[in-house]
Amino acid sequence: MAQIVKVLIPRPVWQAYDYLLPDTVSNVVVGARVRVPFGPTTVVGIVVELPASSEHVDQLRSVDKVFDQRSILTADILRLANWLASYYHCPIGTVIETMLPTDVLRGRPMIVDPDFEWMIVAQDHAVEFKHAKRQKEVWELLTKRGTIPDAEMRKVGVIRSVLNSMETKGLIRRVPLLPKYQFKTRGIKPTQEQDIAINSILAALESFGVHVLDGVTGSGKTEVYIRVIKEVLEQGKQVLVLVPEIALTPQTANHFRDRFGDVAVLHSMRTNLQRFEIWCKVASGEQRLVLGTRSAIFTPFKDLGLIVVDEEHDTSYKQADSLRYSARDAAIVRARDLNVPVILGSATLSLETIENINRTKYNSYRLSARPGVAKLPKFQLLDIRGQTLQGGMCHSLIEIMRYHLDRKGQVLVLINRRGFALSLICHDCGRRATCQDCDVSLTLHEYPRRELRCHYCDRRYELPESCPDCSSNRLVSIGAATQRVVETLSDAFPDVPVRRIDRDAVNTNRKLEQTIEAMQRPSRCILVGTQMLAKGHHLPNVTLVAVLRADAGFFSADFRAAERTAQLIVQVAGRAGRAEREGEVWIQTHDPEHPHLESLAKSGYAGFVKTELISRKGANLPPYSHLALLRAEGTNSEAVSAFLEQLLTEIQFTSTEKLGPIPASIPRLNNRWRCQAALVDSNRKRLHESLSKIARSPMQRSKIRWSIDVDPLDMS
DNA sequence: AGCACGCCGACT
DNA sequence: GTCGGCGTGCTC
Repeated sequence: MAQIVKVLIPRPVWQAYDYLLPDTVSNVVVGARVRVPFGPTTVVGIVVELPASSEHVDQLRSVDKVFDQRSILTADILRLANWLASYYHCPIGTVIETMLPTDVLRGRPMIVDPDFEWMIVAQDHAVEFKHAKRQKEVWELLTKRGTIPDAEMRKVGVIRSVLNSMETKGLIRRVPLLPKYQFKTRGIKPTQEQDIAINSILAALESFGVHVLDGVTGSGKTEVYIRVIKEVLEQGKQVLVLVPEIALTPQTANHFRDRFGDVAVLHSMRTNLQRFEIWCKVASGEQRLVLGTRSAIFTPFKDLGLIVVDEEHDTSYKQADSLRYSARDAAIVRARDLNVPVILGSATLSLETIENINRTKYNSYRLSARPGVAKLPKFQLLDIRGQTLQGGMCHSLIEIMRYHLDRKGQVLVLINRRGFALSLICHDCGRRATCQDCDVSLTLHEYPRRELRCHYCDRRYELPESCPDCSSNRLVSIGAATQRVVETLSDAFPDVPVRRIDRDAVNTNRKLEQTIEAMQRPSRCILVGTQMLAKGHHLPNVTLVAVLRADAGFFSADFRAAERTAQLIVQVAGRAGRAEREGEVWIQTHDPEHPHLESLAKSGYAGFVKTELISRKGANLPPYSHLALLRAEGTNSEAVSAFLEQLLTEIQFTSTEKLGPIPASIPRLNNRWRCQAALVDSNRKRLHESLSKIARSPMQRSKIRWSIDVDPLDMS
């Protein structure tokens, strides 16, 4: 009987399909790619099993091509795929599609031969070349140089046949040209705290364990990563370093290249071919150090020895659509599976990670500021109740800025974008300009042209002459966005340059680099911006950070908004006072007694965490429970809500708590109505059983699009 | 994802 | 009476 193969199909399907392997195709292994007919078309799939029999004997079609003689995947990648499919309740076919590079799915032949160089094989006797003039040349060249890369041989005009015949004679041999991971010390002695972290992790390299570096900005987390990575590379194993989307700047990559000589960099700007080449080289073991964003967690490694997740709290590790996975969590699952350690690092750890430390599931190492570097900036609250605001700032804040600018300090102004845009209202009847397709206020833009924009669907509108309701022409702009703040500050400090950093002002990496570079110089200036300010860059001359309307995030319907806001404030504060000058952080608020703000001001991020964990526990929210969000959208609002209602009744006999359905925080987007419901359970297994009941249940999806989001980070 | 099958409105 | 709309279901 012909061999049966089970094949994963990169299409949104929930199971693998069985095929016959025709006798003309001699052999196939698990992990090889095959081309198979699938419905009316053919696709490239992955063989995952060679079963003895099939339940579908009467329906079997034949494999029509085998692409690989050897497995192109590691076994752990297939196990990770299965875990992702069951944990995120996503079709296994979609999981495979997400995990594999496009070129792999197109059947492009793997690059198997690593680059190599030629080397002389030591001889007992002197070697004589009578007529072989070319061989003699090669011999002399190699005697002089030791080794020469194959690529260079070709460049200087040595033909392959010459080298091949010398190789058969046993005169020369090939040595794989593996990247040489030289380690540069930099001559800085680790602090005692760093030493403890380094040595503890080094002592635990042989097995799985999660090691958390809880270190403020500038405390030298990277140095700990680097020392541990060095050791793992020296053992001949491979290392994966994950960083958030925005943190993977050329600087980060260069930093690793400087210290190790070679690093493969994987991020979304790479071409398909580049991604494919790196994928092959990592799978073959040729490339041993990989630095990448979220999806780099799917790279197959020949011999992975360590995973590092930098800025583990960062929400860009969670994919927002399709397979809604968390790369940080996938990293931990993969490391456990491979029995290797993971290092998580952040100055503002996620509450999930902190809770895992408290339950002693994770080891943690604290890194405080390094000696020689200024103390962490002080947080202070600025009560603006009843105060006149100019461009969203009170008079005292402007005076505090003046104080710092007068002393040659630089000022950073953080604007929390949430609910903080400049919008247009009618001064007489109070009507607000809103989007026709979405239930949101429009934002007034001044540049490049004066217009109204919807920040959700990007639809643009002309500025109305008068109010459509009462015909009044007294239309006024309220709120304050970056542009307004910049204007106000330029008026207040005419001789100080005011720079702006937000999506509109800094649409290219180049512009961002230029602004950051300008800030490195110790001259007076003000930088106004949104979340982008929080990322990575060192601004040693900043002595004041002002946070406008930070509390917006503390009153959101999204229970994670407070955590994100606190992380944002602390991360931005970390930019300040990094040189010998001490920094200050002023937070403008209407609610200085708010427990989050009070604890943040009094004891920093740790203080915030303490109060927030108590409130999460009281409300039975993560990390004290497990949560999944069901989102649905459609053109008819009642139908959408009824649809979710029906999904919930399908799981009514479980003890999982069901919340909703409720309208989403933006009930209408692009003229589609949106609803959501949440499932909460203190027992994760039970939550997943409930989700399984609905994930694949046949349902009348009358024009309704819906999805399951396990461990959602964005509840809006 | 594609693509076929199937049940309701405007046409020769 | 049919042509075709898209809404639903299947692919080993």
